Amino acid sequence: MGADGQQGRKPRADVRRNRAALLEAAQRHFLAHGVGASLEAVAKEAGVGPGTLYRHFPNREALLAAVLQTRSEELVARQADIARLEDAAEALEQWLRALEDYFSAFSGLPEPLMAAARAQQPDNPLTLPCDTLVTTTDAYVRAARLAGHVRPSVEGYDLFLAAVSVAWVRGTGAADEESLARLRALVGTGYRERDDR
Amino acid sequence: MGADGQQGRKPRADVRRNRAALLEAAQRHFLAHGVGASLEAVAKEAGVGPGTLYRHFPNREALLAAVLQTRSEELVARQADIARLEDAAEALEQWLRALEDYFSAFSGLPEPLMAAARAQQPDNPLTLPCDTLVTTTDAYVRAARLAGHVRPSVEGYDLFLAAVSVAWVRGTGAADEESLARLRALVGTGYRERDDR
DNA sequence: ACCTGAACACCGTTCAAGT
DNA sequence: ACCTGAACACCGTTCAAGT
Repeated sequence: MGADGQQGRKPRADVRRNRAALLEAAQRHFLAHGVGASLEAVAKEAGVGPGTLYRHFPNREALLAAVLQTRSEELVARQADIARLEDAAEALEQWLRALEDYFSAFSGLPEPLMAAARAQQPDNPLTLPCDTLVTTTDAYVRAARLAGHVRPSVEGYDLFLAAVSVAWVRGTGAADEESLARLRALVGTGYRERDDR
Repeated sequence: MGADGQQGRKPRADVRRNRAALLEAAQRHFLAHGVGASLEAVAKEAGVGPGTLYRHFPNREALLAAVLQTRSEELVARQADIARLEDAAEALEQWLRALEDYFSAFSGLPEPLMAAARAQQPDNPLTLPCDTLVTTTDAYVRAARLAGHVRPSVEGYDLFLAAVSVAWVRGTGAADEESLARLRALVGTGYRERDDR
């Protein structure tokens, strides 16, 4: 408790500049070298000392979460389109693909996200976005199941895990595009209810 | 070419001792801390200098491949049992589970194995065991498909990838046993031919 | 022929000193 | 209040010196 700077208005101009420069540099490095990129290099490229980076983002997860914020906004936008679809089965399929793309933003991203999904660690800044994705997935699965397109034994979390898995395989580079397509088809066959009755 | 020590008979006693101590220490550390365990610590526990470790195993993959040799022998033994099964569908299912267990031997093992599967890098010591596993998987898939138990669109490599994926999820700790069972069931539904005609 | 361990490079993280 | 950058710790990897 007490008035720490958390809600202080009008942050100093250099603070905002540093934060923005750090985020931009981090995104570039994560894109180029994966989520394990050197934080020292990020700080250097942002033109600040390593101490400044740690002052803004106490650990790698915090920096990663902040960088992912941008991607999350893209995902939300895509989600708005998906939510407008009439066919619940089609909506679920597109959502799973959107999830996979989100997880594929940076190489090595699935690992820290799964670590955040593992346990309710309130200190882990990736937990909140992760939980949101699981909840949204669950909603699409319920809707599609109500419409009779998803097997009763399949839960939302299962398909969340499946999407992360495909993203992980994609990130390893061990599967070409056709192989990935067949993997997605395998998952699709696994969760979809057969249409014939 | 030339007579390098590769095929030299009767290695010195201390060389054999060192190698054995390194393998044992490495296995312990890989079990405790995953495949990213500190090689310095491995050398220390084996009672040798870091230089000796590098002399025996030029890189982490080489050490990992040597440690996996033991596990591979377990897998081959298990494979002998599986090969004796009459039901090709049952054999495939058991083989996929054996694969998953193999990949789950150490935390973080799926990554380097997928890196080895990615490209034909003759220098990567994990390529050979990896290729063997893919080939064996393919054989089981072909047999099961001939017996009409696997969808025509499913290839052996797809199920190899699926098994690694499940092992990866298992390794992250983000899925409890029930969740993993449902994931395996999802894959099973995905590749198995429907029995009704 | 093999081993040793000092040495180098690189990085994450902290913190006393500055402004 | 924030930033700086030196400093510490840890690790992978190499290599000159030993036996």
